[in-house]
Amino acid sequence: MSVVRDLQLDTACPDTRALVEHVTSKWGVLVLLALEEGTQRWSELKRSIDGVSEKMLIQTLQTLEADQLVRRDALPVVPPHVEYSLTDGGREAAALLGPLMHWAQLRAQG
Amino acid sequence: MSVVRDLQLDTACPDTRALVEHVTSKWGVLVLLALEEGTQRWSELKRSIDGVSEKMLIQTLQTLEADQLVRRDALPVVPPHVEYSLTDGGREAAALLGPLMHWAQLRAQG
DNA sequence: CCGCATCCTATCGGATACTG
DNA sequence: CAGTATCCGATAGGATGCGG
Repeated sequence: MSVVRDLQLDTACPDTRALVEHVTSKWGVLVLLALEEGTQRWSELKRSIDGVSEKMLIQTLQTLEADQLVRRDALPVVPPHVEYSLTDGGREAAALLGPLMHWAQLRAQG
Repeated sequence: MSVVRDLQLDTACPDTRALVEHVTSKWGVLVLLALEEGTQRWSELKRSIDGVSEKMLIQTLQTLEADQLVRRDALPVVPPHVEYSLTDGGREAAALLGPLMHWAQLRAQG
């Protein structure tokens, strides 16, 4: 009945935990909210998200893609042209993360 | 204007990031949602939150207390009797985390 | 009952250099 | 442009044991 009851399941359910950790990770939340505004290329994302290393950007994108929150479209041209966008699930996640980030920002910076 | 603009500030603002990491941490989210139902003693929390070690429970509580999301009340009796409850800020956090956990759970377990 | 101290491991995440 | 590969330090988090 209670929220806690559900959460005890969580502790026993690594999948739920993993998903939460992915979307709330340092770069995961930034990627999701950046893509919430629309499709972006890899290099655009790298510029949008200040301070992200190539390693972490790729890694984060691959994780979120595996979670089916982000879609990757690679156009077979030279030079490579790869676009990233949110799936429906990704939009759901972003919609939940936005308020959380907003709250944290208000609280941390006054 | 955009959400992303705000988030770029985030990257440069460790305080916001830290707060998000605290409330979305493995045990932080469980503590906040457990306390959302009302005041609990330390030993009750330990039993409520399945699998938490003493070290992590204490550490999580101290972090959230420092963030002013959790209040600690120690009654000067023997044996010690310590109660934990949410502050207004803690209730705000819990209200944002509930939907996120619910979403993750539905998505992870179907 | 409540909490601290210590040790240990795995993972996170940054820096750097290299490829098609 | 869009990655891959490798090394490295810092930290999260578990196990165990002690103390008031």
